[in-house]
Amino acid sequence: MRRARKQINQMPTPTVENYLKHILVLSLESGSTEVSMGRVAKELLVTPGTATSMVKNLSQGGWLNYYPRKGVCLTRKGKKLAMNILRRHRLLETFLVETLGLDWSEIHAEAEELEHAISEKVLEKLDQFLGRPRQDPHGHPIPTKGGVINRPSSQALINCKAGMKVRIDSIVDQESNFLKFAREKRLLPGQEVRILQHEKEADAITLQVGKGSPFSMGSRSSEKILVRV
Amino acid sequence: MRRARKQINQMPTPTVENYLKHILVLSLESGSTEVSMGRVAKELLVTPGTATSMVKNLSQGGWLNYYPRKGVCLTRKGKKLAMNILRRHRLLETFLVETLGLDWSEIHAEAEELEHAISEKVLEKLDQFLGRPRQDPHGHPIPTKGGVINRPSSQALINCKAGMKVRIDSIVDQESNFLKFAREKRLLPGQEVRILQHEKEADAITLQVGKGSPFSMGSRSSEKILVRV
DNA sequence: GTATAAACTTTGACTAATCAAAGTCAAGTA
DNA sequence: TACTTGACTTTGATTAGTCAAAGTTTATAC
Repeated sequence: MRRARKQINQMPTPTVENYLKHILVLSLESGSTEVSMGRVAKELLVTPGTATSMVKNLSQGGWLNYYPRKGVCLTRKGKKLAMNILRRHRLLETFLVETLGLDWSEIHAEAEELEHAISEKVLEKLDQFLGRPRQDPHGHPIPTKGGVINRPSSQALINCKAGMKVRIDSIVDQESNFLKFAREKRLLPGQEVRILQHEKEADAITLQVGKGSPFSMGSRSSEKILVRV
Repeated sequence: MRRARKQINQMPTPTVENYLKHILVLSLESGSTEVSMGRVAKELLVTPGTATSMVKNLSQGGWLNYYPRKGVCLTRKGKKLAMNILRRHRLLETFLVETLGLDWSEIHAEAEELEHAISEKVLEKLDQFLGRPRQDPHGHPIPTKGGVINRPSSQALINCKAGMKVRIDSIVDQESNFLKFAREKRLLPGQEVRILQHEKEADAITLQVGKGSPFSMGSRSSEKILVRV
């Protein structure tokens, strides 16, 4: 008889880590702590039945609370682990872009694999090697070792990269002509902006405000606009 | 009815990769292509029954040939994959030591995890980043992308690190006093040497020839002795 | 108030990987 | 030639994770 084989000192499986991470991301995106089963199943690309049974296990393990036909809500323990995985993911993405020079578009899937294989020790060394970055290449904040997300301070629009989706924080110019231009283009605090192109050499950034038509700005103008991811 | 779900275009699982890699290493160590089931089971830390059933699957998949009660022997396809995994393992070990500065003793287990998560693309970038190293930190040769091990050329004893186990290749000095010293210490081609200590600052390397008693040499002498891992 | 549809849960089956324990074989010993 | 032993194989059970399909709730429409 193998004694107490179950759940004793056992690392969470990659699948457990994945469910928790995706549930965390969904709850961060929606701003609500509770996430519906439908969204979980869709996010993880599994059938609803699979999501239900997995979520029951996670609940059993104390990672989250499951309210049948309502949704799930991470426990403190679950959130801590999920944050840690998000940290691994974003540090790895940073490494893949900054150090190895992979393309922006390819890194997500790669990091998704590696994040379950990297140890705390290697992660710490990697963080050190990268200079303890605060944001990943997408502009998302990297959780701290303690599992806390420091909301990134706003950054100038000019520093954003193509593909990013940001929200306008403020306009740092009181000059009325500029403000008038900004109002015309709907460049107002709270608006969602999608960066379509950004060629450093051309000194121009092409963007789309909400669902409006795209237009370009030079660096002089776009450094006056502060945004958050 | 799900059509042809089995074995179609499916990546080998980490477990499959692990079995093949360990079988390759065992066969390289013993110099024989055939490896007994007992050794397989011991190497992979599983019960004999597990090894038998897994090996039958691998045989089914065309990775190796299984001769009941005799042993297994990698097919060309199996050897190619195993070499590829060995390449991943050794490149990762190199990265962990060279770039992240982890300790020699910790890297094996870390690389063992990461090797199953890293993609061909990331590996290529990593190889490039590391300057296409030929040897890992243990002095083992890194297989090429094509899956071939280029026997490493001999290197000076002075360049070996503590913990390495090497074999003497040749002595590049015709001066009789030195050769006499070498003969006394059994520093002769073919002898096995274990490097016990190597402090760069002290300019001394402490070693043990075969099962003789340990002694130290300075760099002047130890650069005249060529060895292979 | 019933009917319907969408969202969710349950059930039963499957795969990969593993172990324990019982069974078999082959080689040497008496 | 029969016996014993160690190496190996078979068998039956278990766990994690998954799907398909059938069943149940809940909310909304009529």
